[in-house]
Amino acid sequence: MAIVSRYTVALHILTFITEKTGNSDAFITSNQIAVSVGTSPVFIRRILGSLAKANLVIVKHGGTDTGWKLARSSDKITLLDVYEAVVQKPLFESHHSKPNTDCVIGRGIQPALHHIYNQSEAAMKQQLRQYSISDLLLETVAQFNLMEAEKRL
Amino acid sequence: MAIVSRYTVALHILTFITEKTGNSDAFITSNQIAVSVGTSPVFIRRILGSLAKANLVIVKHGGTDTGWKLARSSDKITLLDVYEAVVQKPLFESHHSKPNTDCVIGRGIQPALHHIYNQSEAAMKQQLRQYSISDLLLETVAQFNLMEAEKRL
DNA sequence: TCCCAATGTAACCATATTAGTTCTATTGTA
DNA sequence: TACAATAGAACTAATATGGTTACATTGGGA
Repeated sequence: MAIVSRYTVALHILTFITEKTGNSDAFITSNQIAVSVGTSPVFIRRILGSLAKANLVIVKHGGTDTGWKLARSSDKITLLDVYEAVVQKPLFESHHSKPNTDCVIGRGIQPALHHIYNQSEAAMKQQLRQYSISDLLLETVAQFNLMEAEKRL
Repeated sequence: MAIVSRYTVALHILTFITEKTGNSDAFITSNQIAVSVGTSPVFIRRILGSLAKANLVIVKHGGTDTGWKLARSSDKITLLDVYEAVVQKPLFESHHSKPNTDCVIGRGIQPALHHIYNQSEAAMKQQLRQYSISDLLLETVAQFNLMEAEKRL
Protein backbone atom coordinates (compact mmCIF):
# COMPACT_ATOMS: atom_id res chain seq x y z
CA MET A 1 0.00 0.00 0.00
CA ALA A 2 1.10 3.48 0.61
CA ILE A 3 1.84 5.77 3.48
CA VAL A 4 -1.29 5.76 5.52
CA SER A 5 -3.69 8.65 5.25
CA ARG A 6 -3.06 9.18 8.94
CA TYR A 7 -0.09 11.27 7.92
CA THR A 8 -2.20 13.50 5.71
CA VAL A 9 -4.69 13.88 8.55
CA ALA A 10 -1.89 14.78 10.97
CA LEU A 11 -0.78 17.57 8.64
CA HIS A 12 -4.37 18.72 8.30
CA ILE A 13 -4.68 18.87 12.09
CA LEU A 14 -1.55 20.94 12.63
CA THR A 15 -2.34 23.30 9.77
CA PHE A 16 -5.85 23.74 11.11
CA ILE A 17 -4.63 24.53 14.62
CA THR A 18 -2.13 27.02 13.23
CA GLU A 19 -4.78 28.81 11.22
CA LYS A 20 -7.32 28.96 14.03
CA THR A 21 -5.01 30.04 16.84
CA GLY A 22 -2.66 32.29 14.88
CA ASN A 23 -0.40 33.95 17.43
CA SER A 24 -2.90 33.59 20.26
CA ASP A 25 -2.73 31.06 23.05
CA ALA A 26 -6.13 29.54 22.31
CA PHE A 27 -6.85 25.85 22.47
CA ILE A 28 -8.67 23.88 19.76
CA THR A 29 -10.84 20.86 20.56
CA SER A 30 -10.71 17.54 18.76
CA ASN A 31 -14.33 18.13 17.80
CA GLN A 32 -13.57 21.32 15.91
CA ILE A 33 -10.78 19.55 14.05
CA ALA A 34 -12.95 16.53 13.31
CA VAL A 35 -15.49 18.74 11.54
CA SER A 36 -12.81 20.17 9.25
CA VAL A 37 -11.27 16.78 8.49
CA GLY A 38 -14.67 15.13 8.10
CA THR A 39 -14.09 12.27 10.50
CA SER A 40 -14.63 11.29 14.13
CA PRO A 41 -13.11 13.11 17.12
CA VAL A 42 -11.76 9.83 18.45
CA PHE A 43 -9.68 9.28 15.35
CA ILE A 44 -8.39 12.83 15.63
CA ARG A 45 -7.47 12.35 19.27
CA ARG A 46 -5.59 9.17 18.45
CA ILE A 47 -3.41 11.09 16.05
CA LEU A 48 -3.09 14.04 18.44
CA GLY A 49 -1.85 11.54 20.99
CA SER A 50 1.02 10.56 18.70
CA LEU A 51 1.81 14.20 18.04
CA ALA A 52 1.80 14.92 21.77
CA LYS A 53 4.25 12.08 22.42
CA ALA A 54 6.57 13.67 19.88
CA ASN A 55 6.19 17.03 21.67
CA LEU A 56 4.57 18.73 18.71
CA VAL A 57 1.33 19.65 20.51
CA ILE A 58 0.25 20.39 24.05
CA VAL A 59 -3.04 19.28 25.59
CA LYS A 60 -5.00 21.09 28.26
CA HIS A 61 -7.61 19.34 30.37
CA GLY A 62 -10.33 20.58 32.68
CA GLY A 63 -12.16 23.86 33.07
CA THR A 64 -12.95 26.04 30.09
CA ASP A 65 -10.81 26.63 27.03
CA THR A 66 -9.59 23.06 26.87
CA GLY A 67 -8.07 21.27 23.92
CA TRP A 68 -4.86 21.43 21.96
CA LYS A 69 -2.29 23.91 20.73
CA LEU A 70 1.09 23.73 19.07
CA ALA A 71 4.03 23.06 21.34
CA ARG A 72 6.21 25.42 19.31
CA SER A 73 5.93 27.89 16.48
CA SER A 74 4.53 26.44 13.25
CA ASP A 75 7.64 27.43 11.31
CA LYS A 76 9.69 25.27 13.67
CA ILE A 77 7.70 22.12 12.86
CA THR A 78 8.76 20.41 9.64
CA LEU A 79 6.73 17.89 7.69
CA LEU A 80 9.45 15.39 8.57
CA ASP A 81 8.85 15.97 12.31
CA VAL A 82 5.23 15.04 11.70
CA TYR A 83 6.17 12.02 9.63
CA GLU A 84 8.43 10.64 12.34
CA ALA A 85 5.71 11.22 14.93
CA VAL A 86 2.97 9.43 13.04
CA VAL A 87 4.64 6.82 10.82
CA GLN A 88 6.65 4.31 12.78
CA LYS A 89 7.32 1.67 10.16
CA PRO A 90 10.12 1.61 7.62
CA LEU A 91 9.03 2.60 4.11
CA PHE A 92 10.00 -0.68 2.45
CA GLU A 93 8.86 -4.04 3.73
CA SER A 94 11.02 -7.09 3.59
CA HIS A 95 9.72 -10.57 2.73
CA HIS A 96 6.73 -11.86 4.64
CA SER A 97 7.92 -15.36 3.90
CA LYS A 98 11.28 -16.64 5.06
CA PRO A 99 13.63 -16.94 2.08
CA ASN A 100 15.51 -20.20 1.59
CA THR A 101 18.81 -19.85 3.43
CA ASP A 102 20.42 -22.57 1.30
CA CYS A 103 20.17 -20.25 -1.68
CA VAL A 104 22.68 -17.50 -2.39
CA ILE A 105 19.93 -15.09 -3.26
CA GLY A 106 17.66 -16.15 -0.41
CA ARG A 107 20.50 -15.65 1.99
CA GLY A 108 22.09 -12.45 0.71
CA ILE A 109 19.29 -10.33 -0.69
CA GLN A 110 17.91 -8.90 2.53
CA PRO A 111 21.19 -7.34 3.72
CA ALA A 112 21.90 -6.26 0.14
CA LEU A 113 18.60 -4.39 -0.06
CA HIS A 114 18.97 -2.86 3.37
CA HIS A 115 21.34 -0.13 2.28
CA ILE A 116 19.43 0.75 -0.87
CA TYR A 117 16.12 0.93 0.98
CA ASN A 118 17.62 3.15 3.67
CA GLN A 119 19.02 5.50 1.07
CA SER A 120 15.67 5.82 -0.72
CA GLU A 121 13.77 6.43 2.45
CA ALA A 122 16.29 9.08 3.50
CA ALA A 123 15.90 10.88 0.17
CA MET A 124 12.15 10.99 0.61
CA LYS A 125 12.45 12.32 4.16
CA GLN A 126 14.96 14.93 3.09
CA GLN A 127 12.26 16.48 0.91
CA LEU A 128 9.76 16.53 3.76
CA ARG A 129 12.26 18.30 5.97
CA GLN A 130 12.29 21.28 3.65
CA TYR A 131 8.75 22.33 4.47
CA SER A 132 7.25 23.58 7.73
CA ILE A 133 3.63 23.65 8.87
CA SER A 134 3.86 27.39 8.39
CA ASP A 135 4.79 26.87 4.72
CA LEU A 136 1.98 24.41 4.32
CA LEU A 137 -0.58 26.84 5.73
CA LEU A 138 0.55 29.55 3.32
CA GLU A 139 0.25 27.19 0.37
CA THR A 140 -3.12 25.88 1.57
CA VAL A 141 -4.57 29.38 1.79
CA ALA A 142 -3.13 30.22 -1.61
CA GLN A 143 -4.76 27.15 -3.13
CA PHE A 144 -8.05 27.99 -1.44
CA ASN A 145 -8.01 31.52 -2.85
CA LEU A 146 -7.16 30.18 -6.28
CA MET A 147 -10.16 27.89 -6.22
CA GLU A 148 -12.45 30.63 -4.99
CA ALA A 149 -11.28 32.91 -7.78
CA GLU A 150 -11.95 30.20 -10.37
CA LYS A 151 -15.42 29.68 -8.97
CA ARG A 152 -16.26 33.33 -9.59
CA LEU A 153 -15.46 33.16 -13.27
CA MET B 1 1.62 0.74 6.12
CA ALA B 2 4.62 0.57 3.95
CA ILE B 3 5.57 -0.40 0.44
CA VAL B 4 4.30 -3.90 0.09
CA SER B 5 6.71 -6.79 0.36
CA ARG B 6 5.64 -7.64 -3.17
CA TYR B 7 8.32 -5.23 -4.32
CA THR B 8 11.01 -7.03 -2.35
CA VAL B 9 9.81 -10.33 -3.77
CA ALA B 10 9.89 -8.91 -7.31
CA LEU B 11 13.53 -7.93 -6.82
CA HIS B 12 14.25 -11.35 -5.39
CA ILE B 13 12.70 -12.98 -8.46
CA LEU B 14 14.69 -10.97 -10.97
CA THR B 15 17.95 -11.38 -9.07
CA PHE B 16 17.32 -15.10 -8.84
CA ILE B 17 16.63 -15.45 -12.56
CA THR B 18 19.77 -13.46 -13.35
CA GLU B 19 21.92 -15.65 -11.14
CA LYS B 20 20.50 -18.91 -12.46
CA THR B 21 20.52 -18.11 -16.16
CA GLY B 22 23.66 -16.00 -16.36
CA ASN B 23 24.25 -15.29 -20.03
CA SER B 24 22.42 -18.41 -21.19
CA ASP B 25 18.98 -18.49 -22.70
CA ALA B 26 17.55 -20.85 -20.09
CA PHE B 27 14.09 -20.48 -18.61
CA ILE B 28 13.30 -20.62 -14.89
CA THR B 29 10.00 -21.97 -13.59
CA SER B 30 7.85 -20.27 -10.98
CA ASN B 31 8.36 -23.37 -8.84
CA GLN B 32 12.13 -22.95 -8.68
CA ILE B 33 11.71 -19.31 -7.71
CA ALA B 34 9.07 -20.13 -5.11
CA VAL B 35 11.51 -22.42 -3.33
CA SER B 36 14.10 -19.67 -3.05
CA VAL B 37 11.60 -17.04 -1.91
CA GLY B 38 9.90 -19.45 0.45
CA THR B 39 6.36 -18.93 -0.79
CA SER B 40 3.86 -20.39 -3.25
CA PRO B 41 4.34 -20.58 -7.04
CA VAL B 42 1.00 -18.86 -7.57
CA PHE B 43 2.12 -15.79 -5.67
CA ILE B 44 5.34 -15.76 -7.70
CA ARG B 45 3.42 -16.03 -10.95
CA ARG B 46 1.16 -13.16 -9.97
CA ILE B 47 4.21 -10.93 -9.58
CA LEU B 48 5.82 -12.31 -12.74
CA GLY B 49 2.61 -11.35 -14.52
CA SER B 50 3.11 -7.70 -13.51
CA LEU B 51 6.74 -7.84 -14.58
CA ALA B 52 5.74 -9.31 -17.94
CA LYS B 53 3.22 -6.53 -18.53
CA ALA B 54 6.04 -4.05 -17.99
CA ASN B 55 8.21 -5.99 -20.48
CA LEU B 56 10.81 -6.91 -17.92
CA VAL B 57 10.45 -10.69 -18.31
CA ILE B 58 9.40 -13.08 -21.07
CA VAL B 59 7.35 -16.20 -20.55
CA LYS B 60 7.55 -19.37 -22.60
CA HIS B 61 4.72 -21.90 -22.63
CA GLY B 62 4.48 -25.43 -23.91
CA GLY B 63 7.03 -28.10 -24.67
CA THR B 64 10.15 -28.51 -22.57
CA ASP B 65 12.30 -25.77 -21.07
CA THR B 66 9.34 -23.58 -20.18
CA GLY B 67 9.23 -20.74 -17.72
CA TRP B 68 10.63 -17.25 -17.49
CA LYS B 69 13.68 -15.25 -18.42
CA LEU B 70 14.68 -11.60 -18.44
CA ALA B 71 13.46 -9.55 -21.38
CA ARG B 72 16.72 -7.61 -21.45
CA SER B 73 20.13 -7.61 -19.84
CA SER B 74 20.08 -7.33 -16.03
CA ASP B 75 22.19 -4.18 -16.10
CA LYS B 76 19.48 -2.52 -18.18
CA ILE B 77 16.78 -3.12 -15.57
CA THR B 78 16.79 -0.58 -12.75
CA LEU B 79 15.15 -0.99 -9.37
CA LEU B 80 12.88 1.86 -10.42
CA ASP B 81 11.69 -0.11 -13.45
CA VAL B 82 10.68 -2.88 -11.09
CA TYR B 83 9.00 -0.42 -8.72
CA GLU B 84 6.87 1.06 -11.47
CA ALA B 85 5.93 -2.42 -12.65
CA VAL B 86 4.83 -3.71 -9.27
CA VAL B 87 3.66 -0.70 -7.24
CA GLN B 88 0.84 1.15 -8.89
CA LYS B 89 -0.29 3.41 -6.09
CA PRO B 90 1.10 6.78 -5.14
CA LEU B 91 3.36 6.72 -2.12
CA PHE B 92 1.26 9.11 -0.03
CA GLU B 93 -2.43 8.62 0.55
CA SER B 94 -4.84 11.47 0.77
CA HIS B 95 -7.73 11.64 3.26
CA HIS B 96 -10.05 8.66 3.41
CA SER B 97 -12.73 10.98 4.70
CA LYS B 98 -13.96 13.94 2.72
CA PRO B 99 -12.64 17.18 4.26
CA ASN B 100 -15.11 19.96 4.95
CA THR B 101 -15.21 22.17 1.87
CA ASP B 102 -16.52 25.13 3.87
CA CYS B 103 -13.20 25.29 5.66
CA VAL B 104 -10.13 26.98 4.22
CA ILE B 105 -7.93 24.12 5.32
CA GLY B 106 -10.37 21.42 4.30
CA ARG B 107 -10.61 22.96 0.88
CA GLY B 108 -7.01 23.91 0.19
CA ILE B 109 -4.86 21.29 1.84
CA GLN B 110 -5.12 18.54 -0.72
CA PRO B 111 -3.86 20.58 -3.67
CA ALA B 112 -1.26 22.13 -1.36
CA LEU B 113 0.10 18.73 -0.41
CA HIS B 114 0.03 17.44 -3.94
CA HIS B 115 3.23 19.12 -5.00
CA ILE B 116 5.14 18.25 -1.84
CA TYR B 117 4.09 14.62 -2.01
CA ASN B 118 5.11 14.37 -5.64
CA GLN B 119 8.50 15.84 -4.90
CA SER B 120 9.14 13.40 -2.06
CA GLU B 121 8.09 10.42 -4.09
CA ALA B 122 10.30 11.53 -6.97
CA ALA B 123 13.31 11.81 -4.66
CA MET B 124 12.76 8.28 -3.43
CA LYS B 125 12.44 6.95 -6.97
CA GLN B 126 15.54 8.78 -8.08
CA GLN B 127 17.54 6.67 -5.63
CA LEU B 128 16.03 3.46 -6.93
CA ARG B 129 16.96 4.41 -10.45
CA GLN B 130 20.63 4.37 -9.58
CA TYR B 131 20.76 0.60 -9.12
CA SER B 132 20.27 -2.20 -11.62
CA ILE B 133 19.38 -5.84 -11.03
CA SER B 134 22.95 -6.56 -12.01
CA ASP B 135 24.22 -4.33 -9.18
CA LEU B 136 21.83 -5.99 -6.78
CA LEU B 137 23.06 -9.45 -7.71
CA LEU B 138 26.68 -8.42 -7.13
CA GLU B 139 25.82 -6.97 -3.72
CA THR B 140 23.71 -10.01 -2.80
CA VAL B 141 26.55 -12.41 -3.59
CA ALA B 142 28.97 -10.20 -1.67
CA GLN B 143 26.69 -10.26 1.37
CA PHE B 144 26.31 -14.01 1.08
CA ASN B 145 30.07 -14.53 1.01
CA LEU B 146 30.48 -12.21 3.97
CA MET B 147 28.02 -14.23 6.01
CA GLU B 148 29.66 -17.51 5.01
CA ALA B 149 33.05 -16.17 6.05
CA GLU B 150 31.69 -15.10 9.41
CA LYS B 151 30.20 -18.52 9.92
CA ARG B 152 33.62 -20.13 9.52
CA LEU B 153 35.19 -18.13 12.33
C1' DT C 1 -16.66 20.57 46.90
C1' DC C 2 -19.19 19.65 42.94
C1' DC C 3 -20.03 20.41 38.05
C1' DC C 4 -18.88 19.70 33.45
C1' DA C 5 -16.75 19.92 28.97
C1' DA C 6 -13.31 17.71 26.83
C1' DT C 7 -9.63 14.31 26.85
C1' DG C 8 -7.75 9.27 27.25
C1' DT C 9 -8.50 4.77 26.10
C1' DA C 10 -10.48 0.37 25.53
C1' DA C 11 -13.61 -2.57 23.03
C1' DC C 12 -15.87 -3.76 19.05
C1' DC C 13 -17.13 -3.68 14.10
C1' DA C 14 -16.82 -3.16 9.00
C1' DT C 15 -13.88 -2.91 5.31
C1' DA C 16 -9.78 -3.50 2.54
C1' DT C 17 -5.49 -5.57 1.53
C1' DT C 18 -2.17 -9.11 1.48
C1' DA C 19 -0.68 -13.56 0.74
C1' DG C 20 -1.56 -18.64 0.74
C1' DT C 21 -4.24 -22.59 -1.15
C1' DT C 22 -6.85 -25.22 -4.33
C1' DC C 23 -8.61 -26.11 -8.67
C1' DT C 24 -9.39 -25.83 -13.55
C1' DA C 25 -8.35 -24.06 -18.14
C1' DT C 26 -4.84 -22.96 -21.39
C1' DT C 27 -0.54 -22.89 -23.81
C1' DG C 28 2.31 -24.70 -27.57
C1' DT C 29 6.28 -27.66 -28.39
C1' DA C 30 7.96 -32.39 -28.80
C1' DT D 1 -2.05 -36.12 -28.76
C1' DA D 2 0.60 -35.84 -24.48
C1' DC D 3 2.43 -33.04 -21.06
C1' DA D 4 4.81 -29.69 -18.19
C1' DA D 5 4.17 -25.43 -16.88
C1' DT D 6 1.62 -21.07 -16.95
C1' DA D 7 -3.05 -18.25 -16.41
C1' DG D 8 -6.36 -17.12 -13.55
C1' DA D 9 -10.53 -17.61 -10.65
C1' DA D 10 -12.35 -18.60 -6.13
C1' DC D 11 -11.81 -19.10 -1.41
C1' DT D 12 -9.56 -18.49 3.13
C1' DA D 13 -6.82 -16.47 7.00
C1' DA D 14 -4.38 -12.79 8.92
C1' DT D 15 -3.60 -8.08 9.43
C1' DA D 16 -4.41 -3.06 9.26
C1' DT D 17 -7.22 0.89 8.95
C1' DG D 18 -10.63 3.84 10.39
C1' DG D 19 -15.36 4.49 12.50
C1' DT D 20 -18.42 3.98 16.59
C1' DT D 21 -19.73 3.49 21.27
C1' DA D 22 -18.88 3.67 25.97
C1' DC D 23 -16.79 4.98 30.15
C1' DA D 24 -13.23 6.69 33.29
C1' DT D 25 -10.31 10.81 34.01
C1' DT D 26 -8.83 15.52 34.12
C1' DG D 27 -8.80 20.01 36.45
C1' DG D 28 -10.45 24.88 36.21
C1' DG D 29 -14.52 27.50 37.52
C1' DA D 30 -19.03 28.26 39.96
